[in-house]
Amino acid sequence: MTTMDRTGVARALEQIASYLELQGENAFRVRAFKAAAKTVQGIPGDLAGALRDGSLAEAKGIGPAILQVITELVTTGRSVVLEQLRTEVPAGLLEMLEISGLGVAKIRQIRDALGIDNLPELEAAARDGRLAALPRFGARTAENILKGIAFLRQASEWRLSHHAHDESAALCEALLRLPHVLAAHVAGEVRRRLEVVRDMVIVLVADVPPNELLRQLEAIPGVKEIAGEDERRATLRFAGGGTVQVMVTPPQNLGTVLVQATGSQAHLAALAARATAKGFNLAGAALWEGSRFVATPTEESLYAALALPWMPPELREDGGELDRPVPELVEGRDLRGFLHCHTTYSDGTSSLTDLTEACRLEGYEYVGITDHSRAAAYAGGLSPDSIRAQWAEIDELNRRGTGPRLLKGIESDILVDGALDYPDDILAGFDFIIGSIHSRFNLSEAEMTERVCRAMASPYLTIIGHPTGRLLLSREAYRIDLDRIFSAAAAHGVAIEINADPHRLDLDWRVLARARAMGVMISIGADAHSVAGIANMSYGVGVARKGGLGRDDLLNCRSAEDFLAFARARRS
DNA sequence: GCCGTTTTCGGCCCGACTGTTTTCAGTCG
Repeated sequence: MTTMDRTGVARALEQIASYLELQGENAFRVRAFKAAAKTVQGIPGDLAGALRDGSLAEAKGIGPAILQVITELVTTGRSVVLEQLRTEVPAGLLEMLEISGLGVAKIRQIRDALGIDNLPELEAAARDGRLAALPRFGARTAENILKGIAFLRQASEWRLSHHAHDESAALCEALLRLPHVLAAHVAGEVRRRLEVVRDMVIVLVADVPPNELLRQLEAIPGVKEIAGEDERRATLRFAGGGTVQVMVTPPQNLGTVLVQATGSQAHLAALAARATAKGFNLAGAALWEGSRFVATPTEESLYAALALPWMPPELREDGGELDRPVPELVEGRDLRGFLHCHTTYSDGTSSLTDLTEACRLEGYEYVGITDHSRAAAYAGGLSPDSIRAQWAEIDELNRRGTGPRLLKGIESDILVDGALDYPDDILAGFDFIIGSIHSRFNLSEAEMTERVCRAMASPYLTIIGHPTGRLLLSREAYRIDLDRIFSAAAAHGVAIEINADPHRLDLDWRVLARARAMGVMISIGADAHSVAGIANMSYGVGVARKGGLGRDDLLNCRSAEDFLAFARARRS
């Protein structure tokens, strides 16, 4: 039993880095903690296990001092270093560091000149002109800081899907240990696999009346209070500020309650209208036909009563799905190729061999290795020499033939003029190429669209990576005309990626059907930077399913040979 | 704080953008 998991440890290390930065510590010491946080995120499986077997101590960027901190966090849930820092640096400064455009230098200037060390005071100073009057500040800076504060406030209501997923799963586990709980189901936006989540909902099946169970919820670890309650629901507020709604149902109504807890509002409205038209009533926590109770122990039984096929949760969005045939959606096991991963050759934290072995265990037939290209210097982009070294290693591993087939790829920066990042004679040596934008985000829509279209004209490009550049809850997409990109991609035979990194999930599921209708092939790329990042794939599958995609719509559901044929077709 | 085919010290990634200035510091990816 460990006290703190991987995410918690990584968060603590990041906090230490931020506190040190605010204290004016050596930038490289700060960077060491940030890098260690990243490494810890990438450790597969149980952190305590990696501590025991010594693999954590061997990991790059983990030295004796940081290993000590991690050991402490994992075994006791606390860190002396972190707690000491908390007494020395006001927590409000840490929040200020979250604001885009505010770094330690400016924060220190603000604190020294105005005595401000928290967000509310910062906001007031930005409004009343004190901030703009500081040297090297101005009206624009104050305005941007206000925008940043507003953005943070809004974003704090939302969670990234993988965080919501992990939190729901952990809570389900705790709830299942309560007496009289027969089952616990994650519902709501997590179950619909939305890219960001505001409201978490869990349905409990119990063999006692709901109120008997609801009384016990306060005892769940981490629960601060019951924020709201009725005869069959309670809202739990956690110490961290988040809330989760828990609904309780007897087994005979599980289908109806689970559908209602899953949503969306529009889907439920369409379903209720359908029920009314058929002489049913779906208003409460059960299905009624006049005054006759209709048992709905499963979701299938509810939909069947309304003469509808069961609807996969991912598709329950605008209500229009009830009028369309239910497509056969892609499943995780349909993916034969694992695409888009970074190794220690660039900014990944797992070695090529470790990543390959982990992909073998996941059952992938082939793996497309795509480290960063040389323009991405901040991410350790590959020099021509490194490329040759990696190709030699890939050739050797393929010769041994003990793992999945390795494909030589690269995630090439699309330079500002639309060129790929190596001369053609090097590009020609790759089996396939993902082209992505990592810099110069601020072009006009026309310029950005033209830039990507020019990249697609290269016969070496196979896939456009994270095509809008958004970072969920942190950075807007860059301006780009997706319809023009789709039609050019279809014309050139270039695929477009669903980037499965839960920070991106880019393309957005809402435009997938349009892309497919225009003839664009889609690929799911994990953008894994570690063995742990292999798990990203399931989020990409969620996006594809929300977009209504099936196996035939996805490039990496094809065999390695067919995948390579797709890439080669462009070069002839 | 971490690392080492320059290994116990001295280096660690760098170019572009923004808002401020009028030549550049601070921030970001």
